[in-house]
Amino acid sequence: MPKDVTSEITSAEWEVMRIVWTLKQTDSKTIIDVLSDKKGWSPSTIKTLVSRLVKKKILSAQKHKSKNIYFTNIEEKDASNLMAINSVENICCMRQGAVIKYLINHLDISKPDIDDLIKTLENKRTNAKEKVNCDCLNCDREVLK
Amino acid sequence: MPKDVTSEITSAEWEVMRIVWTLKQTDSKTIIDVLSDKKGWSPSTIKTLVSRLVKKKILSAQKHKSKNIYFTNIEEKDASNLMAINSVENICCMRQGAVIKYLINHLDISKPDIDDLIKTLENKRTNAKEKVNCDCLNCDREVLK
DNA sequence: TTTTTTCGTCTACAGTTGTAAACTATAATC
DNA sequence: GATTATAGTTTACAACTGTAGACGAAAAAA
Repeated sequence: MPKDVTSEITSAEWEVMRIVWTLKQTDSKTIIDVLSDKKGWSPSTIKTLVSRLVKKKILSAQKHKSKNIYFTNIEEKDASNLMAINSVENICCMRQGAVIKYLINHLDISKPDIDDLIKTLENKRTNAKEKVNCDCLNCDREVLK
Repeated sequence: MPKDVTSEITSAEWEVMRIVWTLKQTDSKTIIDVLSDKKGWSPSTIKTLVSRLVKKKILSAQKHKSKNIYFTNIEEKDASNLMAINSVENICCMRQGAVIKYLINHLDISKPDIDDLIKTLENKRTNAKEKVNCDCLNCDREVLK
């Protein structure tokens, strides 16, 4: 897992990333076409987003006779995982199980994926504690006199 | 589930919220003590965070002879769930199963919670599709000629 | 080759966030 | 009552974000 560059990807920039991830590599025209259509953003806005991603080294640009081809330096899989875990890290450890349950209940998951998740859980179960040691500030009542 | 106010809670503010959630209600001295210790933030910084949360109506302040008692207007459970789902929403639907798997593997979950998750999944399995219909931009190759 | 289109770069600007000092009003202590 | 401590309010300020116009160079079209 690479260093966490996801926290530098803003929510608008994420939209650009998804296009580049899908296409592996692309030019700005394509990105602008897709996003101005889907998001209603102006070409200028999209150009800014792309160039910020390049500046942050999340995208790379290769010049082909004055036009750029963009490709990504971070895998979608890695970015997605890090993104998710970052957001959950703020949450009190003792709630995290419940949060995952909420996600399961509210996201569309395919049957093969469900089977895989069950297997993963059964596996994890073997060494799981009865109660998680929560060292979150939230649970560390000591501090709070 | 209340309207999504979590997107207005910044990551620094979240720390304040966790304290108020734990204590149900508290005064600024307590918040300042805990966070200046745990986070090394200056009292001023913490006061700013608290007052921004009040301005955003995420916390309420009740004056008791010139001092405030703060309490929260949104439940931790709701905030946590929304927080998590928001962050996952950016991710291509077809990846979401994998992301949950990643979370399961990387978070500490208690045995009872694991059992509960397995049960939840088995339940969800009944009506699960073989393949999720992904209408994410990412998967909607049509658009991308 | 002149004109037009395209695309990358630069500049802009308001709102948010992290970070915190300064000021003020009130409460507690001497 | 005067002094000191405490806590709420105001102001500050740079970096980051969303949003986008303007400018300039190169490519394509006329």
